[in-house]
Amino acid sequence: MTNVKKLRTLSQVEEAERANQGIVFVLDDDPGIRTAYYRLFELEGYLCLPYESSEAFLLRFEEASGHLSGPRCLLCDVSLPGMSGLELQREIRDQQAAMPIIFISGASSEVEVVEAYKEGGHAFLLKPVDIDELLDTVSVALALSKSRQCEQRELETLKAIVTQLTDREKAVIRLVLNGLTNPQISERLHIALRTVKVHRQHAMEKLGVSNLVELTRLDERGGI
Amino acid sequence: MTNVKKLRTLSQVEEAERANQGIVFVLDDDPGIRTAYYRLFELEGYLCLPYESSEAFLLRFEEASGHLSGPRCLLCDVSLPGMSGLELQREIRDQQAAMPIIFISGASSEVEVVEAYKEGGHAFLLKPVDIDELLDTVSVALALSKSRQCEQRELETLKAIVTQLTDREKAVIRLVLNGLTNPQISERLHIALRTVKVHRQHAMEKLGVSNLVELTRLDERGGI
DNA sequence: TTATCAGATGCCCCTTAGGGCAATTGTGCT
DNA sequence: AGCACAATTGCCCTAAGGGGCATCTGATAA
Repeated sequence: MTNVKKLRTLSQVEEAERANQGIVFVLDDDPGIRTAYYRLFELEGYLCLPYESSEAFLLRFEEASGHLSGPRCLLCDVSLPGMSGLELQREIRDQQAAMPIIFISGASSEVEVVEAYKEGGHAFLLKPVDIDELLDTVSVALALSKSRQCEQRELETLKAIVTQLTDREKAVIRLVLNGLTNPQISERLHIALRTVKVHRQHAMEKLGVSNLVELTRLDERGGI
Repeated sequence: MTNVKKLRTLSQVEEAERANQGIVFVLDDDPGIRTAYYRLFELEGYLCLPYESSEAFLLRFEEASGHLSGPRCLLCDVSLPGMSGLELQREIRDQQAAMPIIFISGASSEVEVVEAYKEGGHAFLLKPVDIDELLDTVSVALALSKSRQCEQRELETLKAIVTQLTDREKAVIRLVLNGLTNPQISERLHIALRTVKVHRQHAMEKLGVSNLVELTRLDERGGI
């Protein structure tokens, strides 16, 4: 009890720090198990957010997710009263990339395991759960989440910048990325060479690149 | 019997054609099931190569793989006399990327399913197997195999070509890909500008690219 | 020993790229 | 009407890229 109380009053600073290490959403209907996970992940330096049901998770996940940033994963018991873990998985299907799901089950049929993996589940742990294996799995899931979030952010940033480009600028840049020279582009678009240069220059500035190599790499990553 | 006989006498041409559509290695100890799969995949236009045990597969897989090219997957019963499907999987772990494994099992424990996926298994089908699901799964696995083979071949080709590059040429190209200009490279390497140009030119020729964009894309793909 | 090849350079020439400066035109917003 | 901004273009100048031609050296293969 004392522990729980202490944890509930984590300062916002510590909460944010832990979140940066990793957020572990825990979903289990047994309060004792939730507490056990809580303490385990507390020791690991992660931020653990426990829920007692899929419904509760769906309700309160948004807000928690909203004001916290950091890699995350969901540790979820398969058998739950109400919406099962597998049903929840389908519900949050599109978020699995950024938040890998680790299922835990004691009495699962093979069908459930297959289903979980087929729907993109990250891992499936069978009870009794080996603590080290659990921590390893969580660690890998968080790393995966981190890299995907990173990738996603970069892509969004890029897209946002590309939006700032004028139609003309985009057209020129696309031809540049097609390997055409300025004179060729000026012919293709029926505009003066000087105009091509101006558009090219503006686009490069907006994209924050200073040479063709950087521009091409940007394109390879995000697709301009 | 007639069928089997007909199939065993596939002309080399037809065999190669089917292989291009996809090679399905089938591993099951039940001759009847092997025949059933054989006929099924024959209808789909794939080349089906059945084996009765892991040991037989390991023995004869090399030669079959050697003179045939095309996307491939392994359809494998989990429970086999002798080496089990899961043990076989570990044996050919490094080939799973180019040859995804689809496990089939009637009486699997959850542990086996988890193990199969953890080791990189592509899919796990539970008996009774739905034919359409099986065909879909095989189709996806073959597509995956194809794209990976393709990727791998490109990478190998690139590496082979990079080997042809002189040390000096590689050094210059790397700096080019770092965004340096020829004059900067000449300073960095303490060589004349003309020399830089020559190396750069030779390298571009060997790599088969005609401009900086193509060169950068090559580098992004394979890492020069 | 001789042929060959990578490495290195100088000279020279032409094409591209990058940009400053200035001017025009059209459009949407105040 | 007037401003801001995108699109265009001309003129001009410097820097960088691409490449032909020729030379020279050192190492390696025949």
